[in-house]
Amino acid sequence: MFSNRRNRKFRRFVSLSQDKWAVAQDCLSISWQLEVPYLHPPIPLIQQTLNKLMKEKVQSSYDHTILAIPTVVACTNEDDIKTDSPRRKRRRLSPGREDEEVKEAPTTRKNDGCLARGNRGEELFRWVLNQRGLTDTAIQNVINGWHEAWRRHRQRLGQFDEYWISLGRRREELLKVEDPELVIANFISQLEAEDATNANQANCRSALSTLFQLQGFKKEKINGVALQQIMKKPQAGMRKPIKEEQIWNYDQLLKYIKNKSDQKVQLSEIEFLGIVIATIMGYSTLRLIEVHRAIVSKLPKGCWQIKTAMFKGHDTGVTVIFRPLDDLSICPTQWLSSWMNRRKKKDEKLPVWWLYSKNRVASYEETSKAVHIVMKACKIPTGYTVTSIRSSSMTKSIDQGATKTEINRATRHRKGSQAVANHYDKNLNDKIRTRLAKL
DNA sequence: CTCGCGCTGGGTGACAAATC
DNA sequence: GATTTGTCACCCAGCGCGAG
Repeated sequence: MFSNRRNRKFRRFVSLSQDKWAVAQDCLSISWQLEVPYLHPPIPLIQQTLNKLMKEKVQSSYDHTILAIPTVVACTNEDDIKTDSPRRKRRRLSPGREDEEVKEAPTTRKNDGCLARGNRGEELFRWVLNQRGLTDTAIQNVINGWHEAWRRHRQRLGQFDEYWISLGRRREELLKVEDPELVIANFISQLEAEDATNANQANCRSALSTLFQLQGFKKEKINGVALQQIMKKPQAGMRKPIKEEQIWNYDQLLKYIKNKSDQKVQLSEIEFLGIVIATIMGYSTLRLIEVHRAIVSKLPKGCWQIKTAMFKGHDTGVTVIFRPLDDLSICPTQWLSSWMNRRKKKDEKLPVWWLYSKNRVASYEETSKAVHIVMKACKIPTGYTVTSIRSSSMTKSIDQGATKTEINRATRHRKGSQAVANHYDKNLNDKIRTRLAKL
């Protein structure tokens, strides 16, 4: 209330002046009966605001109503600012602040329904493990064991928390659950009824079953026949159909890079970055994220070493060494050394993907953008992702008659041939068909 | 001061690829 | 094949900053 589109705290707001985003204009003239108002009246209107509050007897009781007057505003903290739409509102908490909130982890707090979903999930998770007797450090270590899954788990657990509270259940009841499968099954069915996506249902199931496992339940108690039946539909929906896909020709990229090799000076920083990364990806079949977090160093005889970590599957370090190829114009070593040569003597120690124009390291998004610019420039049809460089380069190798062993070694896939056949070997079956057609 | 734009980081769907 | 988890792409709101 009493805000404008610039300073509002919620998506819905009532403005002082005319504004088409606002729910209404003039707070004092509308009813507050069905609202949980966050009031920030100008000083002259404080008394009128209080009067109206008394008169209207706001439904949610005074406890939930927030009245911000200047002195209060000055010490407002995150707990006081309620978000009405946690999915869309952005969370801005410093790490320190977050810890503080965890310690408070209050079961007594009245308004935990208003926390952002992810926060809520994290709080639930930490609370449950804490109740089981794990120390804060132990819990943190559990979380650190995930690289990416945690980000999702906390979201889905937040979603579950919303559901649990909406059933009118309390958090303590979660600890007394005897049949976790039942809880998950009902939750997923509810999601299905609400038209949640297949992926969302699967993720919710994953997160919840992880939570119950960490609570100490055995897998059989969590994953029973009923749940398996329920999961069949979302699972089927997520399965990737086997299809024959066209892939662009790797030579297209090589020709473009070869072409640009003579005109390195004219390349903008971002184009240059794109070419260097695309070359590395093409020759090493590393993923973009792996290249992005790599440490690059120079070795004798014009060799370059790329050290990075593979989180996917291996959870281990990888070192790739590039040696000069016959044609230096399409060789990653030469592109890397000229990339490094662009920087001044005193800046040699800077991280590889340092951008001079921005005076900072290129973000992951920027490297992705750079590679896309290069892909666009060599006329690769739109719609291909950066990983298609992997597909394209592997497809070429296979086409050239590389053996299974060579491919497996080069691609570093655990399930080697299987993964390559499913995702990367984009050779169409045209040749086989042509041969079949021969009489 | 306002407007527009780029950057950020949370959130999510789709896909990839591992383990169970 | 089922399940779990990492990667890619995109969206969105908020913010800072420079131009006007």
